[in-house]
Amino acid sequence: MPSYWLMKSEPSTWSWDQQVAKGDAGEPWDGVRNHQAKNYMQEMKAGDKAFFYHSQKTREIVGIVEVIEEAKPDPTAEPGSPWECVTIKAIEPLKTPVTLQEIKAKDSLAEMVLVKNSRLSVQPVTAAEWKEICNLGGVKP
DNA sequence: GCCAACGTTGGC
DNA sequence: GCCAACGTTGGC
Repeated sequence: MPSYWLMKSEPSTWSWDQQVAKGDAGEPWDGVRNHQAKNYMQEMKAGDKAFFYHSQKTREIVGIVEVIEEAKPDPTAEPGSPWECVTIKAIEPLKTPVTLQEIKAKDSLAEMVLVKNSRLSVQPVTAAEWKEICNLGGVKP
């Protein structure tokens, strides 16, 4: 069973479109400087799926990515520092982006880390949450 | 643009 | 080891 995650990015820094442009080569999710987020990335296995969330202006889940390379030292961090990153590739966009507003309005999704701890940039998602958001987004889980 | 929440730093 | 000060993030 793969695990599910949510990766958050400001579109002005790294957007879904940029991720899609990388194709199957994917892109290292570097630059994370938060221990909780790093720990979650270390738990990720190749083949795990994650939602790609745009923070700030639009505040919505826009697509689905897959982990293609497990955690390794972050090339943008100082050598010897503990920071690591995984590599992800875009799988498919949601037919309908799922907004933060919608998520907050659903009782079944109100417990998401996205709602409870909005500042955490890499988060776990439960299987039930994954299914529900895929349904809302118009894609197969 | 504002402010709340959170993490980090540094003085003691 | 505690806590105040500060910086950053992100929703509104």
